[in-house]
Amino acid sequence: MSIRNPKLALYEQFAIVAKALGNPLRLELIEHLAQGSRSVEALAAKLGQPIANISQHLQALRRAGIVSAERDGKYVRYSLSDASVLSAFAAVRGIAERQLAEVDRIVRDCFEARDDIQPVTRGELQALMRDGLVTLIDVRPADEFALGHVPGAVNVPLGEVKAWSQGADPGREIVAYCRGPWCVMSFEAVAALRSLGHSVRRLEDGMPEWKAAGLPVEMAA
Amino acid sequence: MSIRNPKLALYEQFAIVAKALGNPLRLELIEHLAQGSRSVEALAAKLGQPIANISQHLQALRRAGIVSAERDGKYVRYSLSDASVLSAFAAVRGIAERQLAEVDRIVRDCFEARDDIQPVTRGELQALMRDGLVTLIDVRPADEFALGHVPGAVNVPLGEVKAWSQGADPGREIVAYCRGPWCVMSFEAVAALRSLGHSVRRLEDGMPEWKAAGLPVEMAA
DNA sequence: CCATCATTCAATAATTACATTGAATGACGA
DNA sequence: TCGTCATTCAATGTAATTATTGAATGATGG
Repeated sequence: MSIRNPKLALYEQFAIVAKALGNPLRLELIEHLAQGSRSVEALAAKLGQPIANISQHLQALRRAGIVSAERDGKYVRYSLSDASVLSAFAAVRGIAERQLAEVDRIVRDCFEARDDIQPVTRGELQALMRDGLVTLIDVRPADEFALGHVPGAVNVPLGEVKAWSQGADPGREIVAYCRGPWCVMSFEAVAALRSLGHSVRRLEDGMPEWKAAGLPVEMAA
Repeated sequence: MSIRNPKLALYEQFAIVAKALGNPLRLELIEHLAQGSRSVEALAAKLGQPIANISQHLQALRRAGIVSAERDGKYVRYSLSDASVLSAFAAVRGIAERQLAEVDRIVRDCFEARDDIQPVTRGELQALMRDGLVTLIDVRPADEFALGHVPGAVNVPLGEVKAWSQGADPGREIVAYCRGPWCVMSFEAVAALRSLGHSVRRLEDGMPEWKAAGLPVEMAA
């Protein structure tokens, strides 16, 4: 069978990919899959959604070539299937951040109030870590930490931040990171620690971006 | 008014941007706007669509922060409003090319048959042009050529390729380019010239990518 | 070969996207 | 101020998307 309008046919395919990115729940799935591969059940639990709904969205992502599935025991593990997924996400995020007034408003209302201090870049963090000047904490849940984290980071899940900080030296600077640039967890950790008198900054973005930049990743023992 | 779930609220905004990219007609509009700013009427003519339809799609793109509009005399000129639009497009295209079997099929059926020769990269082309080894032709319509083209390129719109080739030295290699990597025009020009005994190759992609790479652009006098 | 259970499918209803038509807007030039 | 004309809006019908429910599937492990 030959194709009448090859250009339109190609653009329809490209549109399938973009359309699959065009849903907030699917974007959140992508963020979680960027931390590592996961079962349907695990993703449903993380997002607080019914399993059937998550399964349906995962299949939409799979039809678009964004994720791939493989069986692992009783579970089906989904993972991102293409390195460009994160760059597509980043480009879309950048457009929204720069062009949409609503994003500005949300950021001002919910994020900037909590942390108006300039975040640490990846390069800065590497220098600080090399010189042993800061304590780096990974505030994600333990299972995500186990799938890969920044070398030298300590896993302090959000719920344990307060308890952990009691044994921490208040004179030593802390850097916190989590899943990505708009993951609320590191904002909340920074707010909590700062109210306890610690000097804290956020890493500019999270684990997936660190990995995507080709920087070393440490796995759990 | 404060926001209950800031992360979801942000992801809804990101989804608006991605959703706006999720339509073949809008992707084609983006390709044309990547050549330069255009009126609604001009875009409707290029795509062969009713004006009201194009206006509607342009407003969807504008709501998503992808294009911006400004009045110019009687016309409203639309243009891309963010540099990341092309990188988002490129990332989506890359995912589709690598992951979707249907794209493979279309390319094999419609493009590879016409040109199975490795395309010229931008770097190669610059070297060839510097040494004066090739004739570079821009096969886009004259109005698009006027809005910006590769320095040294000759404008030979697709319909005039055959006539133009009669005066061309068959011993000299030709490189052709057009709007972008999947614009059919350069494929057709290559096929036409090759059947006439010329040695022709395509540039790997088109004008927008050339400009996005920061390479010099020449405007019509 | 069977029981289990993670995952998928199917059916529903509500919402949103799309192309098309014709009318309304509103800025420009006279 | 008024006519012109590019653009936008509004209304329509059709199609696609979404969340939800419950049933079906099918691979695994015994």
